[in-house]
Amino acid sequence: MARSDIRYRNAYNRLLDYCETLSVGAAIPAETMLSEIADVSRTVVRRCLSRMEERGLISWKGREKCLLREPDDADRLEIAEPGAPSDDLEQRFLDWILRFDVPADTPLSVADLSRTFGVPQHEIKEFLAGLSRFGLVARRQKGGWMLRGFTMDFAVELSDFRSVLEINAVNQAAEAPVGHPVWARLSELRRLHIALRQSIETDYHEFSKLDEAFHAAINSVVKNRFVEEFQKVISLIFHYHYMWDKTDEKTRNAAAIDEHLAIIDALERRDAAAACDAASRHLRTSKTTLLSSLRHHELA
Amino acid sequence: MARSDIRYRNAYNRLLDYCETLSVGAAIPAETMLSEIADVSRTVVRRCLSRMEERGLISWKGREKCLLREPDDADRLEIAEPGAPSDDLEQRFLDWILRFDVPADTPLSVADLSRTFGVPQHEIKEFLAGLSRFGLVARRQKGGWMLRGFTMDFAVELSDFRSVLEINAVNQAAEAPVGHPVWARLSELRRLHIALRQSIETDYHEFSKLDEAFHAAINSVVKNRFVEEFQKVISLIFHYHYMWDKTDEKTRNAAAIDEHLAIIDALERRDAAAACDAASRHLRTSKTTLLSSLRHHELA
DNA sequence: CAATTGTTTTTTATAATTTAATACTATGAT
DNA sequence: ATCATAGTATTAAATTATAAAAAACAATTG
Repeated sequence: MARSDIRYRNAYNRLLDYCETLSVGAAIPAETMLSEIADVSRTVVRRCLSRMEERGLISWKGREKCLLREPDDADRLEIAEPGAPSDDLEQRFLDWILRFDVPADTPLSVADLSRTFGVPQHEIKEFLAGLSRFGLVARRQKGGWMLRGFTMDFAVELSDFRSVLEINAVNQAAEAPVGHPVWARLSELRRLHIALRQSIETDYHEFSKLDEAFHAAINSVVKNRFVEEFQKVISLIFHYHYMWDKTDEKTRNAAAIDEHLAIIDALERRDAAAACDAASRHLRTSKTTLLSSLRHHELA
Repeated sequence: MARSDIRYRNAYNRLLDYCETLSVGAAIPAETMLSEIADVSRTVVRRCLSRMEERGLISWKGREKCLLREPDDADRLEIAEPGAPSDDLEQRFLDWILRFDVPADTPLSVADLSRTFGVPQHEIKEFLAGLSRFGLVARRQKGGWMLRGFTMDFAVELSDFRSVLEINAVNQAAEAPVGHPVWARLSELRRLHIALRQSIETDYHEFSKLDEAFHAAINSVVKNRFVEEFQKVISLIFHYHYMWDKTDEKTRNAAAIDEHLAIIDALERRDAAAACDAASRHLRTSKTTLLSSLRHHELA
């Protein structure tokens, strides 16, 4: 076989759904209309109609199409269960790398990845081609791919890049007009930070989510497709690393809460310089944490 | 046929080259060694040896391999001429978009691109997948790809992103130690800028190259894989646009020369603040130029 | 003649296939 | 015996081939 016919199968079932809204004997609309209903090309629609006619569901002669009987469950085509939600492949892939601690310079086998993730090989290849733009993987000379991986170099460069983007975001946030949604969000976040600081002894692991929300809020001010694309990867990576490194987690998180609050304070005063200062202090801490988490991991 | 055997053909010829350095009757080294010489797997080496034996070039029994005669031109395998230099596909693709002024939201046919660029379809697909990370193209709902293109939005966001990266680069350049190669390069560039300013009346079109060199020099200070990856695309896009927009080219270039010199001056004084200021002025000009070039184009 | 259907062409997604790489096993020289 | 090397088997990657879908085109009918 060459190409799967899930498209056809889905369309067929969707058209059955549509037929159920009609009464028996009613005329069925034009092929173009049906193709819009099922969101497929006319080619697929006609294939569906052929089958419907064969099964005695409809009569079909030229432009006279007529529903002969109510479709039932036996009429429906089986859909091979999706299985591979290949849309969040990115998340799953990074997860895999980080969780199994795949070392740098590991050769990545497309065939292997295809099996582990249940995604066709060509999708894996396209995905890797995309990641190579982030310098995360690279083509090998003799074919195939290689994980450039989470080396120290990588972490340093990623952190630096993140800082550049985030300092910029902070600057822009400071300039945001009064009505901008970021202010409401920040005030909400301030409340949450203060609440967590109160219960830090027991709830310190809750900080992870708050951290992500905080940085997302700051970056939301920047409307830039390049920044957004990167932010996705950056936040994933930082996040997973934080989740592992359990050393001094409580102390670290308590300190980070204060750092976040300092940034919020400065921003609310519209003091861009102070906000940048606070942000860059916080980002330095983050970098250190990321690096030390890598170091611990290497020793393990 | 499934996969081309250029690898084998190249290896075979390279091994003949190697054999020519041996004298007739000499022993031929181990397969592993040969595989290193030809930079292919042993599998290919053995295929080559088989052919060599068949053609009476060598005797081969177990680990006894011996050169029987000098290889001549008739022994060589023909290499289907490369034709498709698929490495600079990126350059050629952007060139194509910009030169033919492919409008935004144009559906891109992989089959078509494959023909025009003489590159296999799967490579085109991987390439597009990569570009989609830059938001330049996107997958279409019914399969295939679409050019998101050089809309105003895109240009603005690209310019902004460029500014963020470049201001950062300028900052880092100001901190570069005395021995750093950037200083020699900048002083050379200062000379070239001044020279061009003298002959601007006639040579103003020479500025394009100088501009690229200048920005490359500044950015060379930043050792960051993410920045580097982006810089490639950014410089390509800005470049092509400048090459088109011929309105006021002389005036624009003369002004840009002064802006560049201002940046160099400030950097050589190690005055980071002044350098950033000068750079951000220059980047604003650049952005304006890019946008106006787009506007002109749209009217055309 | 506008809307629709019938037919053909082109394109895309995916499997099939050949080449190449790698892993594993066996053998012979020191 | 041990190490380098060769022989063999397994697995993966690159590329072709092809069914499925889309799109373009031509014909038809109300």
